[in-house]
Amino acid sequence: MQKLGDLMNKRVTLKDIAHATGVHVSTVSRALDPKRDTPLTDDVVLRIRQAAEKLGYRPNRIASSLRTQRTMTIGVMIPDITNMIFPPIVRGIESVMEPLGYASIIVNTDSQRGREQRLVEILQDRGVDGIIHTAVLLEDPTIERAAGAGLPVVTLNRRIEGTHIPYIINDEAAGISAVFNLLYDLGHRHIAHLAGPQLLSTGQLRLNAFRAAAADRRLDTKAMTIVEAAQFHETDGRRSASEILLRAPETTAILCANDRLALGAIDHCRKVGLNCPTDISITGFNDMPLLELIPPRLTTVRIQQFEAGAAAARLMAAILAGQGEDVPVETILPVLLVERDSVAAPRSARVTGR
Amino acid sequence: MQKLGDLMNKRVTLKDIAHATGVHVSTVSRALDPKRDTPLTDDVVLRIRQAAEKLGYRPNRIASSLRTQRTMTIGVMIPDITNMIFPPIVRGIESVMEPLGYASIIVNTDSQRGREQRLVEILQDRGVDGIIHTAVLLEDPTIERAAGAGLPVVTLNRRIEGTHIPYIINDEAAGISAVFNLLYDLGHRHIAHLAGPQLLSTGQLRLNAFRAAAADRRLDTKAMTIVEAAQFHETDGRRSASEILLRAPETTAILCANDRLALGAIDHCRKVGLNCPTDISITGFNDMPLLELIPPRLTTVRIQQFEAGAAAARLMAAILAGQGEDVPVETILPVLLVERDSVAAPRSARVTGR
DNA sequence: GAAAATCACGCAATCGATTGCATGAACGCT
DNA sequence: AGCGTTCATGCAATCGATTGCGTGATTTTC
Repeated sequence: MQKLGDLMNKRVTLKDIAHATGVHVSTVSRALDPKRDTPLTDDVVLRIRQAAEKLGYRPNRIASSLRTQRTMTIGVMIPDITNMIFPPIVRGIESVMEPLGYASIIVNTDSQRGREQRLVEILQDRGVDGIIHTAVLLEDPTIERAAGAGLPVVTLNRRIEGTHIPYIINDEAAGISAVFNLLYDLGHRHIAHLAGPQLLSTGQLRLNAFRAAAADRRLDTKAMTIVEAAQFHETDGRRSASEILLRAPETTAILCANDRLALGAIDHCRKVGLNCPTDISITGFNDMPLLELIPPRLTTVRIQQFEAGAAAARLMAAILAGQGEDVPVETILPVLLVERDSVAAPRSARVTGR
Repeated sequence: MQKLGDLMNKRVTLKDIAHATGVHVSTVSRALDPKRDTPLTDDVVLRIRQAAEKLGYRPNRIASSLRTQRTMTIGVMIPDITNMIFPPIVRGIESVMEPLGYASIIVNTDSQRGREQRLVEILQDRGVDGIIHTAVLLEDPTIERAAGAGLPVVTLNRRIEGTHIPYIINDEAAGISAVFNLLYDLGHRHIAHLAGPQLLSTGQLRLNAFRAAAADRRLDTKAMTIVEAAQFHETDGRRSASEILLRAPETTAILCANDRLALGAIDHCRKVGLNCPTDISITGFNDMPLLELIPPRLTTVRIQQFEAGAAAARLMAAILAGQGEDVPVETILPVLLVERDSVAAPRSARVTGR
């Protein structure tokens, strides 16, 4: 049984309902507006509602958007959805925005500046009501300009200096500090850092946190081995681990800026005959899925992806609801140290200490 | 240096350009339309183009959509973006649609019928020009109705009987057959199937393919052990593997409907003292990322996620371009057997055969 | 050189919903 | 009874781009 409105295969509009009920379209519009302020007779409202129901009316969002200048759509910019850390963020955003009637247009920037710029324009052309931007590139003026032009923006993972753009960040410094101290307390003194790309915010943030953690323990940060990977990828993990071992054979622990680098590092160590964790301790960051299936199970730091997305979306929702004044500029989410099997006391500590 | 148009913080419209150049808006519209058919003086076109450039004109897609009934947006329905097989599909779609000027609204159905129905309506309300649907549920009337109402639809992973909805599928039967024959040729005769949920299309498809492959080798399919997992998840893999070993201790190989089930099965076997592959061979399906880092490296079937998305998008693009007649209803993508370390000859074959 | 054809552009309606203002009716008040 | 309110609804403009049709001007044709 088809709905009546389907018969002529044409969308039912306010005008059709107006026709059917004998009132003016404006009256229909008001009757169907849930938060209407104009007074209407209950009888009329009821008749209109029933007619709308019967005809299978569905409001035309396009027309509405044109008039109201709101699309009930937000743009979500991420580097690459195939990177496993982003899907949970996307779902976190969705979990908040969808119930509010917002849809998301997700775009992948591939961390390319030009592409990012183009995508911001595309989103603006489509009239998104706001943009949630999981930033990775440092120094990226595009999104700042959009925000400056009055478009609501919330960033994830990066603070944009000199603006009041609200941002959500995970407490990466605390995470790095936690793993560093774990290693230090086990007796490690030759801790190397396999750093992420320094033109990405997370890469830089974690390197700084590493230096700070080392300084906290009164280690000579200048003497510490730090090798920067070109990408957050196993291949670079392997390459950089190799360089670390070459430059500092005394290294007993490698603190990696991310899980994939750590996996690469473990793999390289295995290849050169170093067992993890008995010969060398290696730590990751992010706690990506499936990690506990890969031996040695990586000790790492879990960050709240879903919650970060949800938090960003909540801020965005508040701004879009006109409560932009009340949203905090900074939101820091706690991280969790996940201790597994890739860390052990260094040989030296085992010999002397036990 | 700001663009001139930014100064008054208001979007530049055709009318503004018309004002600036002293022509009518309709002329501006035509001058800016790349595929215009109405003849215009080169001089006028040039002046309008320059003015548009200078004022920083960006067409209002909303207004355009209202008039033309095209939003240049498609809906992409997937079960769950956090499931690692979907992001590549999404990027495949994007790789084709974005250059054509289309944006995608991605929604997660969580394989729930009610939610799916709601999402189709949401997408229709937003006036998407078409829907690419990575189907998983069998018997799902919602999308068929949408297609019946004239909305262009392309499905991935499932054929909808009795319609002409184009679909892309991976050659799953060939994949199952390939692993089955690999096992058989090594000497396995007691091959169990750890099947996926039978209310999902892939679960059903692969089970049928398993039966067919067994029949091809003249095995008694009725006697074969087949256990259905409730979900495509490690936990169910463990549970079902346990059941298989209980019901048929003579089993020498488990052909799993997907990688995650296989990982669970391997884990369970290890726990009960069975080494893979020396005691039991286990195979997966999908070849998900990171698999080669998890020992024993799983022998599995690689399916072309990105390419499947791209192929679906190409069909959609063709339909949207009005060449709906020319698109093939069925597209089958080849799969690739990936031989790694989780398969070996059964003990019996090793004893008697070598 | 006049009629006809072509050309370049303007006019105005249209897409569907929203909303400030106008209007007519019902009502209350003195 | 007469006048001012209040109330429920209608009217028409508006959002910005698109497009069929019309019109005046120019060119072509015999």
